[in-house]
Amino acid sequence: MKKEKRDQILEAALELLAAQGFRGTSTAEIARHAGVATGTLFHHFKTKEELINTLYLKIKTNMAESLLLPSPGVSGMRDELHNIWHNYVSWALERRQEYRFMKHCEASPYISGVLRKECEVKFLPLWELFEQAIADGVIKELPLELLMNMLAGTMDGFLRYLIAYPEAVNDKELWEKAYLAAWDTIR
Amino acid sequence: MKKEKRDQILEAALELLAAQGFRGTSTAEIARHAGVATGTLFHHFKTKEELINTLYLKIKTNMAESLLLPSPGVSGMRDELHNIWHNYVSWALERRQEYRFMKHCEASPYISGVLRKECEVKFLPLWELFEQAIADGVIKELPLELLMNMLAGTMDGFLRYLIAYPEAVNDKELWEKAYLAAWDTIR
DNA sequence: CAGTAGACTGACTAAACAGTCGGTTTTGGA
DNA sequence: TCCAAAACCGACTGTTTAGTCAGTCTACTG
Repeated sequence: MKKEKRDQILEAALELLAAQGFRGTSTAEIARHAGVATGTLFHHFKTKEELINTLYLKIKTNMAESLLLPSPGVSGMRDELHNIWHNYVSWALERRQEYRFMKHCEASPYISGVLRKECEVKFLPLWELFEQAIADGVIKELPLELLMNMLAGTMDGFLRYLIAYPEAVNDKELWEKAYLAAWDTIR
Repeated sequence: MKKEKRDQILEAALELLAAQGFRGTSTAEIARHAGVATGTLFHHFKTKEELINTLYLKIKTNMAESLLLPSPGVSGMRDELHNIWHNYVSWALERRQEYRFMKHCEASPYISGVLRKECEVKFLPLWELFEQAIADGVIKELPLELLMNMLAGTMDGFLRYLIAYPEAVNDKELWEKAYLAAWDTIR
């Protein structure tokens, strides 16, 4: 019963902000949805921006952890990247609210540049993996960030498709084919 | 001097909405920026939504035209897709405000579902081209929409990179390599 | 039990918002 | 030159917003 209200606020905020966007959701609505007075919301978070940034940090951290979760029996660059691809797509499908929320964050002035920079660190192992892959000649010799952006683009494209055609979510053969297409992009 | 004010409003609206988002830009600010009274804005556009939808239609139409612009000496599926890829990236770079505006539209409730559907027609030739390409075995045998989404993802990834590293915009060799990577995704 | 620090409350405020309206100016045809 | 219609104006309205504050409740300490 200690930090219950604070968590309720974060939960309600995620739900509403993911669905309606940042500017489309009022603090009053979040408080009401959390079963809490507006004063309580502003007791735990000085401003709406602080609330959103708190969520951003929490979700980004969770995403990085899920993304880099090792899988037993994975060896070699190709498997490693397959694992990461699988982890990301699974994470986005299991946590759609979080995925939607992060999409809202991408271009939002609510997320401070400082926080964005701070979060980059969490993906350092990913960067190192890519650097190694280029050095080994396993993937194309293109700027690291370009490869990352294009790969992220294919993943988001696949996710957009899965969300539009939910019956495809369990089609493991399609997953494999989509991964191979993404792999072709960078290898 | 006929429709000057209306155009000024559309111009100012594009500039501000692209930069600040839909909810972050007030009608009063748009009117002020256009050098026009708020009453004038609402004389030309019944609501803020109508203004945004008018812009959406205008820009989407222009984008489709640019995208499908034929290039002399283009023959074969590979060249055709190369041309489209080049057209899209060039369009987005030359019309960054329009590109940003369209990104805001993607998940916005301001754009009516009806209008979205109406605009799909403009991209019919693109769909037919892809269908033909699959039938000819030139590109992977995957659902059309999946291929489109993944290809669009690589393009947006490339654009994100170019916007982050503007010095790369004129590196034609990089453009070619990026295109080949995108082509590898679907072929 | 008394004292107190932090959690919690909701009515309130000042600013910002989309949209209105009564009136003025501009335009173009007769 | 006159007239009607359309363009234009900006002060105004009712609503919604993030954030405040004076005070109440709760849980723990000595």
